[in-house]
Amino acid sequence: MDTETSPRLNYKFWIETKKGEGILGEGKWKLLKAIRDTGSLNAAIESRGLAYRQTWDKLKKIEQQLGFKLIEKRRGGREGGSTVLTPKGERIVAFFDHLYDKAENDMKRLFDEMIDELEDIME
Amino acid sequence: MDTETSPRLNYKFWIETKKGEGILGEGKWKLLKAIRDTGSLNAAIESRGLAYRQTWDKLKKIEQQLGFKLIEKRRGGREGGSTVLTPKGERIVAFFDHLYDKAENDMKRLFDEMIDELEDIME
DNA sequence: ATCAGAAATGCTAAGGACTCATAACTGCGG
DNA sequence: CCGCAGTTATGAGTCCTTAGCATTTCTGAT
Repeated sequence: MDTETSPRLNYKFWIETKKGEGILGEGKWKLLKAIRDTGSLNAAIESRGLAYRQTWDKLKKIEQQLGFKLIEKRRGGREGGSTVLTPKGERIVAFFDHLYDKAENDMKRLFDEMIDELEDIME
Repeated sequence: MDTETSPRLNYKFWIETKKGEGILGEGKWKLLKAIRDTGSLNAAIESRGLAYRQTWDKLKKIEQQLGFKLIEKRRGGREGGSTVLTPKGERIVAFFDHLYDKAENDMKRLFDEMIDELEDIME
């Protein structure tokens, strides 16, 4: 049985510029996966509970920072439009897949090693 | 010599509630260290380039979330006042020291393993 | 030509962050 | 015992970023 207050540890990876300005992390990684899965920016955004306006702006900024396109957007057609990942977009998704996959074991072990010290502090 | 665009990877740890609400991370860890070093909340905040108002509010919120005090503040006296870490505050600092210390090697290795794939994407 | 529905963008409201100002506190020197 | 010093504590206005809504634009398919 858990204590009422049982804080836990978490971690996060992201890509940043040389100056430490964040470019792309977990949020966009998952968004890109949703775009890949749905074929639609709109649907992807809805599925992740995000706002279209800001997400669109953020994606634009990210692509500017990276210097290449992550997604290929098309307007018109029977379905109104569609969005697919560019090859580099696919590779970014794969990159984060690999990164988090490789990190998982280390993180589990690390947190296991540390959790006692933490819970000890929390009582 | 570096390429003009050379993004890098970074990582971060934090303590969160069971529901995933962030409680305390790198920023406050460093602030606590500065408090410990200076003996003054005011001086610590200035040394880290933060704003007193928000920092004070944030610390208050953190202590509420944790259920115990991280710092012991005193007003008055020749020096006007002072702030020191509580024993638990000290232990939180030590905890993050240990956490980042232990993680460093794994992270270095992981990022080394992944950096080629990343730079390959970036060209 | 029309339609459908997603992409794209402008505008306003809301909320949070930042700044400044000022009060409150109290150990210590005199 | 009184006042000083300077830090802690808090209120309030301003600014700025973000959220939310409304509307327009686009174009392949029918």
